[in-house]
Amino acid sequence: MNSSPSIVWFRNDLRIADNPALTAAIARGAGVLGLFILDTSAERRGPGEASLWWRRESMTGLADALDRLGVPLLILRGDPAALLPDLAARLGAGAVFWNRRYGGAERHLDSMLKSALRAEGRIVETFNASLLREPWDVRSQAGTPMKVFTPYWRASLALGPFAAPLPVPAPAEMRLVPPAHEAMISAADILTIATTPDWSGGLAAAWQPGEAAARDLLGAFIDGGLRGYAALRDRPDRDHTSRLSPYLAAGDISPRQILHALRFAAAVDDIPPDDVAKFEAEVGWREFSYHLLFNNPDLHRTNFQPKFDGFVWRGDAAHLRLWQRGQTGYPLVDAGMRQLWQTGFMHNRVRMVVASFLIKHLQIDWRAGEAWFWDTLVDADPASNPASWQWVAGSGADAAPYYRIFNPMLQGEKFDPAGDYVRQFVPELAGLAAEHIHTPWRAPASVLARAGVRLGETYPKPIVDHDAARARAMDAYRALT
DNA sequence: TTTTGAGTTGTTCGA
DNA sequence: GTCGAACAACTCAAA
Repeated sequence: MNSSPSIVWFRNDLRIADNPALTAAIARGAGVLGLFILDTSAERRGPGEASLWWRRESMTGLADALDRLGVPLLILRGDPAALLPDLAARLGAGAVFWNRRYGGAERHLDSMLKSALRAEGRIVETFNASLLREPWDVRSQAGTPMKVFTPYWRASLALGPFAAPLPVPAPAEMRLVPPAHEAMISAADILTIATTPDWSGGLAAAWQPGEAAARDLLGAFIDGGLRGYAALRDRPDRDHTSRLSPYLAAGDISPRQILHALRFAAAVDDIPPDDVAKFEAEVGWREFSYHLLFNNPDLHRTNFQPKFDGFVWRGDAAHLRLWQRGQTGYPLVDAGMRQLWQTGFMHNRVRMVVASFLIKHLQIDWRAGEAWFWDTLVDADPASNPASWQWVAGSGADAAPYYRIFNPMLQGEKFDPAGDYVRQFVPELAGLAAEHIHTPWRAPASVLARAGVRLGETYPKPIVDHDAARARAMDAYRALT
């Protein structure tokens, strides 16, 4: 029987089910302290505002769930490099457990802490809680990291069944009295909304963060949108995506839990195999992104393909601002950017269109778009976000060919054929019929008048001409090769 | 070592 | 309206 307590350091794993660090701590048999640190060090990239909002909301449910397991949750603000060894010493902790992270700066801190704590005689154990495979477990036959998705995913599947998720652990044998600490904050202090107006109302209306909500949403998706996923996942006007990404980002749910439930349902409920495989491949893209991040630790700053280092971006600050506000004059782009601002989320198809527009039509550095998404997405992910932006830019792994330049009008007509998505997020165009809603500047004056649209007043004219912007992007990219 | 097949998501042009 | 070709070769992964 161990008498010295254990610490579980929570990061992007805000759940009690399928949490190997928590399970190991409780299994050790002494008192367990849950710890969350709001990391203030500039050495690591802090979460964006929308992510902080999500974590703040998730934290309440986590604290309650841990309390039922006899595990108090302590929230500190500061630098983990100092706080964690300090807390372990004060508590006389015999062991520290956490689940791994994969970004360069985070790995650097974690391995430093592991050495330091072990040097003090404490047990330190780390686990994989957020991936189906460790990034280093998938390799080409030559032993090199994979750079193309399809062989990567095939190789990962070929390694055998994914691990089954862990159940919720039984309560700890003894309840620890949490220590007082001068760096302690409350969950509410993780994000205090200072901006006016308070944008978080839109987030609260759109989302219910937390482990319980994630479980419910997964069930609802399997019973609902999953059927037809392969064909309809590209339609922003339909409800055929899982919307689980923010839960994955905070660790309210794990990919093991998702695949486990998915395969069980597929076997029992006779769901078309193509829908299941397509959805699993999307989880696979998340895995691939972590594989890329692990092998390219500075993925959000450094071009995966170095030849892009010489690319000249125009970097027009006024255009960037119009893009951020959803005022480009291209309805699908503006709808997506406003969905992002209002709800902290954007449909995947529309993400590609707005990213392509920023990079190719406006010739603005992909890092500016990545940073905006990082700050405003509730699902902002250190691997998926930079990997996907680099994919669109063409600088990434398995990237889009340079001549793939999305036409925002055509994309709107294909994937939002009735215009319902645009109508929802660009209400000033709601009076336009489907045939004009993606190209209001081509509509007859009488049609615009009837719909109450005054171009340049109630809704902007296009800030760039599509044909000219496309030609310019082609020239710039051709010059790179 | 060399060869070969394949590679998330598109658009435009001209027949 | 529909269809194939061009866009541009290049890199990756496996045989």
